[in-house]
Amino acid sequence: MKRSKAETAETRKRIVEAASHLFRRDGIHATGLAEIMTAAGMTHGGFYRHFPSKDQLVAEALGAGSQALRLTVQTVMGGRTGRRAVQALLDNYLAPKHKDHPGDGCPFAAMGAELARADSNTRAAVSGAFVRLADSIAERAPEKKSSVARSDAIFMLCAMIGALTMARAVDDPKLSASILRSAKQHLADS
Amino acid sequence: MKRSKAETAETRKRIVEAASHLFRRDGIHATGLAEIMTAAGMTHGGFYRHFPSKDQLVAEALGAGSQALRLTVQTVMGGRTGRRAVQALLDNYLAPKHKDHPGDGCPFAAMGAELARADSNTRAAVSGAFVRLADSIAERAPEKKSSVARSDAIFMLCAMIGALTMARAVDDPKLSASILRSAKQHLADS
DNA sequence: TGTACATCAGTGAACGCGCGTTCACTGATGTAC
DNA sequence: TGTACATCAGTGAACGCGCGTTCACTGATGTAC
Repeated sequence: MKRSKAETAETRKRIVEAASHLFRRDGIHATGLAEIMTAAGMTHGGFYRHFPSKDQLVAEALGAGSQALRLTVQTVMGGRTGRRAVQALLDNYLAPKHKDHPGDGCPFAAMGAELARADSNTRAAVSGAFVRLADSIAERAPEKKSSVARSDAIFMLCAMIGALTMARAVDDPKLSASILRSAKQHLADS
Repeated sequence: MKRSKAETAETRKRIVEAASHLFRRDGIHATGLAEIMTAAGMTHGGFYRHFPSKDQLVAEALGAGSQALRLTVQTVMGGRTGRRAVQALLDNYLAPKHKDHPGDGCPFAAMGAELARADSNTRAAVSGAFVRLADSIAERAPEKKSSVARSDAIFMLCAMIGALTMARAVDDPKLSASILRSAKQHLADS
């Protein structure tokens, strides 16, 4: 039966958040709409009352996940600037906890190459989210020229994403830990 | 009908190479066995004469792709050592040509997060291939202590993989180019 | 070296299954008067 | 403010399709003698 506007909005949000979690945990292609709808507490038939296609949900789920990441990054850096802000970010992002819980972490590291094959809507969301994330890191380095700060932030993000991706991909725990350690050491001097 | 041993071995190799290309270009999950077998010039029914499962093919395709990458890296660095070797590698790996042809390039950047969700067989192949690749870079820095050279190589690889992944994921060509440029600049001083 | 036959690479059809998407239906919401 | 009714969120079954895997069959290869 019909639901109130408030209920409808809450349902929609629940679907996006369930999708955001499952896409990051299991991959976009490997996650079906039925599984997402079950996780959101519904049957799968109702999906198309909220979204025109799975692709649209992918774009919104990416948006939700990357916004959550940006808020986490802001919180983690707190009021710090310079090296202290960078160190706080590295300790949080390159942590075993993050490595072991892709579903709640960075969407770029979790969906990686799948985003490059997504539709234009999703890839536009990736561009926007990535730039915003880089800028929110760059503004913690007020002593740098802004173009340099942004370039440094972009590089640091790419290196962190690559390191987390590879730390998850290898099956040797010692190698995985040394990947994270190596990235932390090299990026700490930025 | 039955084929000679030489023909059988060639067929098997053709399947692995077709899979290696398609998995990198379109993703593991998104590539079906029928498409791979067609690319190898056969019907899909014959697949199980060569492999016990798709998972086994994934592991071998990853092995083939990463071995090809290592050979390319060796060739590109040529007889150089130190900064010159690094610069040659960066120019080759972080090039627009590599960015635009994932099917012929680095399997870590192309399959990224999918490898983290692959079976233990494939993830073991990832570990081995990643270490061998890092070592073949590390040995070009004879002036460094070997543990430092390996840590530096691991970091450089992760940063390159992350940069290439993000350069492919964003849809803004200028942003994509600036990601590659930023990674090149930062890694050149290693 | 020649022959008889078991092996097995490849074909093409079929299997059950889960995918994204559609649709008839239900009944509470929200609007028009 | 009260009532009549159009709207539409959610259900559950169904759609065509492609997936990984299996299998009966064909006939050249390679082995045993």
